[in-house]
Amino acid sequence: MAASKRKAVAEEPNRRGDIVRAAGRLFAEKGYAATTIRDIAGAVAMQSGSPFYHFKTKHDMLRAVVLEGMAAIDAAVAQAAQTGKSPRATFEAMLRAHLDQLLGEEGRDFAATLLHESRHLDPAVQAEVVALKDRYEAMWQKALKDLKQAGLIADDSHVARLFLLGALNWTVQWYRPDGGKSVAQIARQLSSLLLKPVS
Amino acid sequence: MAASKRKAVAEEPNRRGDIVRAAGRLFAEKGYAATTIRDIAGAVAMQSGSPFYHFKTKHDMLRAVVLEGMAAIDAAVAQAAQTGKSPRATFEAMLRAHLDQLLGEEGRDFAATLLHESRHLDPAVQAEVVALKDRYEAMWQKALKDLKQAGLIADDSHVARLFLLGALNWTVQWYRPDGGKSVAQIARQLSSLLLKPVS
DNA sequence: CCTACCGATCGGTAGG
DNA sequence: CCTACCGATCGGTAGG
Repeated sequence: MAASKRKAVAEEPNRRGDIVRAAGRLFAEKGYAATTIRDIAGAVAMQSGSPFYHFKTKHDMLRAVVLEGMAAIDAAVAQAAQTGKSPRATFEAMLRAHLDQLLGEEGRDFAATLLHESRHLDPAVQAEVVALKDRYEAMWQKALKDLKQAGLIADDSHVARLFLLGALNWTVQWYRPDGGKSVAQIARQLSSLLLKPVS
Repeated sequence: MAASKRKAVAEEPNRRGDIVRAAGRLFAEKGYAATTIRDIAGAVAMQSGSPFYHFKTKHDMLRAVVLEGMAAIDAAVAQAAQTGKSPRATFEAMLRAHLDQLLGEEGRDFAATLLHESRHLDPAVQAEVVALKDRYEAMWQKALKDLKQAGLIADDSHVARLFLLGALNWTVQWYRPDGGKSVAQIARQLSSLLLKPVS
């Protein structure tokens, strides 16, 4: 029953989840290779051998963080894509959803690790991530196609998609929440940079 | 005299330069933290203690690679910015120059290390890099201003500049020389994505 | 999940 | 630039 999985959520300690979150924060901050098991253990007040009760290897922690990041972004943008609004409004909602995951408090460490540390994954896991990413990017390709059919954009090619995702993903390098701009404002600005004016 | 510095260029071995190039390639491939001194030494056929005859620390090798990357990109784009052509042609030349450094054989390892491993630099060196980057990005800001004055673009804000550089820098993640597209083609495509049609 | 530990590897150095 | 080496640290494990 679900009862054993979700009791009083606040009480039930989830040490595995704690480790994944701590690992995500440290991987995002210092990089996978420069983060030690002792860093992660210390962040969740464990001894250095204890994380291995929850994960077989350090690599498995990276895998968990990256897959969590990919799943969260995919879910957020997929939902935004289904709102059934106009192509322009849908596109803006997708931009907001993607940026919320990259820049918001819940998702940013997972996203940053996904974007910057995936090369340290084993080839097999990397293939797993690539497959998810292909599915994800296909959503954006479709959004571009819809925008073109609506006459809002001139170029819906693959390269256009890659430029768009580059502009989005690079925000991780410069966006600061205290910089006076909200994520929604950033999304709107990119939208109006790419789409024809509302006329 | 310069004679002692530049004799018969081909003969004169430059072991320090060899180390910087090898370090750049390895840092770009595996990341700074995951690259060992023994990797670098092996790549230039030295014993593991010998690189320290040329560099005091591993960190100093990273510094050399990153500053070389920054200097090369800055020089290439500065030259493209000074050709005295139309705003559109100048902008395209700058795009090409930036992408040539990121994706071409000579510069890509330095550039990739600059873009992805700078966080491992000491704060003092990081400040040095940031200062150079600010100067560099100011060139792009000016290019956007010129494009706006020429009526070729609607938004020449700071955020627009960051989106542009994001689209450019992200090419490192997906561009493959054997993919059938030249760097010049990529540059032109980004240009026509951002600027008003030639009319 | 802790205690106690291991073998391997790391950046760096002394002396030549 | 090599030889020979050092202390520190790393990921991971056995046994409880």
